[in-house]
Amino acid sequence: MGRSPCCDGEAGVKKGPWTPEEDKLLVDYISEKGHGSWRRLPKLAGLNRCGKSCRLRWTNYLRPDIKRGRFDDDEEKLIIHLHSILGNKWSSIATKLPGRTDNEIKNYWNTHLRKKLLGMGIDPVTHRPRTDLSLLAGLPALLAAAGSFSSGSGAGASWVENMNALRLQADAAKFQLLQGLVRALTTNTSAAAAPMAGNGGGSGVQDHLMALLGGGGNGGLAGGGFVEQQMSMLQQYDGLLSLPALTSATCNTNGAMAATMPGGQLVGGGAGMFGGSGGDSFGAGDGLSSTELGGASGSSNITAACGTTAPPPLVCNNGGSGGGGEETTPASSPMFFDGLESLNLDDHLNTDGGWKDLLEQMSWLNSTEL
DNA sequence: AACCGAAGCAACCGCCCACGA
DNA sequence: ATCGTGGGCGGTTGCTTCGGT
Repeated sequence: MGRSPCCDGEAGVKKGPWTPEEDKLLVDYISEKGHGSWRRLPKLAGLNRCGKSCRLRWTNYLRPDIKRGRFDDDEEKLIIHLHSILGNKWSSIATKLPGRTDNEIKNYWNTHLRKKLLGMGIDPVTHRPRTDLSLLAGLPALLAAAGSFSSGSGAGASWVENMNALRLQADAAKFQLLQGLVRALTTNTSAAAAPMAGNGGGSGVQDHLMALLGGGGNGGLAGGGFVEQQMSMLQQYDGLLSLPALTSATCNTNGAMAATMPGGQLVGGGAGMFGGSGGDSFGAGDGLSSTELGGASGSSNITAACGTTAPPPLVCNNGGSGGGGEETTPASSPMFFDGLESLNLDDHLNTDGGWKDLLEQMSWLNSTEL
């Protein structure tokens, strides 16, 4: 049972922003006598505030050793590093950043660093590549919209425009997954590279990828299976992106269309499609039910009128000369695999900030017209 | 110039823990 | 062992500022 708030029963105690006069009273009193008992301080200092408010104001704002202004790069890095170790232990983190308060660090994290990590495809809670697909929340609606157009209720913009929007969003989603994948590869280079050392074959990123894929904990990611999940998701997206070319010529005039997954399943937009966490929703071989098409709009009338393009199964390439390797380049998944090749991932591994550089170069994936 | 939404941040709230009586 | 108090913590709120339209 928690104790009652310190200000309970203190009728008339002021709340809200502090005035310069109040600040001066507080600073003058503490400078002269120290804070002593925070509960008694307000009365002694002539403040109509509760002790807790005084303590907060002092520790977070008025303390003379407080360092104000923007966080520099070193501080940012340190916060991110400490957060990856300590989590939301802001006070503990603050002890490593002289002059910074826990509140300031917490605010900075929530307003800047968190978004920064998210933008880099890193989960700010786990500090690992994102595995959630929340960014796909709009896909069901887009699919539903496409369905409504196909059923004739969407006067106005053409269904082609809607589907292009859908595809662009799918690209964005894919881009996030790629970021996560590359992050996994590059940040685990040392772990991933070790098993490959001396194998004589290719030592490139695809070997790292294979080490991770096949690693199952041996040199792979701590969480195991992450990359497998990612690759499985990518396969699913490759299927989604293998929609027929979005020109009116390729579809029949009533606007009906279909999105077909490997194996011929229709791509649906129901709540269950992208729900759940990670692999359960995207395990290899998972079918996406056509019954989920349309989602909330109900009668989305997406039909298989445009033909299908099912990418071949993902196989892998040991990349080199000796290997007897498998091939990592499904022919009909150019967005992903051609992208990886053209970026020459090896050049970016083991270099300072290499993965950041890489992600920047990969940005074209998010803007390339299909 | 006015409006509006997003972002930033100071301050508050409620809970928990340590400690002494 | 129990209770009351002081202090600290993380999460949340709401006001202010900023930028876009």
